[in-house]
Amino acid sequence: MTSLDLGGSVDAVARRVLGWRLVSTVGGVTVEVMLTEVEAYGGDQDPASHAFRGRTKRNGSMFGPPGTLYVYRSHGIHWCANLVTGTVGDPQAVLLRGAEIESGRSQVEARRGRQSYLTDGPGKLAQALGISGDLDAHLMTNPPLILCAGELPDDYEVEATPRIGISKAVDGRWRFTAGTG
DNA sequence: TGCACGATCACCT
DNA sequence: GGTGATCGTGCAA
Repeated sequence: MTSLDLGGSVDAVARRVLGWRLVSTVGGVTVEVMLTEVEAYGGDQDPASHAFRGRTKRNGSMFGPPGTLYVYRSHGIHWCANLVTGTVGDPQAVLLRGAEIESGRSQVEARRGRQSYLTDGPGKLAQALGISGDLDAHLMTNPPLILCAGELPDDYEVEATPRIGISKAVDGRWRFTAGTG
């Protein structure tokens, strides 16, 4: 596979990864999705970032090399997946919020226990792909979770909006969505 | 050792 | 559209 282009500022990367594909083979089944919604988190310059107050045991993988997966627990019960960008020691990450299922939908439905609202939230997306805490710090060029660069279909448009679900730095336009308008 | 908080989800009306 | 559930982590004393 070709190397992933994760260079540039975190918001530039966030916009770039829209349309990229995520292939999960967790549990021996293949689930493939196309990213349609992400959020950029800018590390030590971003009060909303987990890494804002420095490196801790939880966010350690956020300080790893680009392409690292950072998985954290939200509200004690849900898993959320982030793609680490930037350079080693520069904690920048892109939160994977939403995606479109390209293949393996029946597997996702079984994993989620329902057949609608499958990937419209960070926790749901993580569950749909079989991502859990033991995939934290996983490098996304290797199985069982592989990130592949790709292009958005022509009928998709990228939109930048304020981030949601957080209490700080809500004014930044660091949330990127891709839709057919 | 104890306390406060959170990048959410599911269910209710 | 609004509200309750739930628990690990980080920080202070």
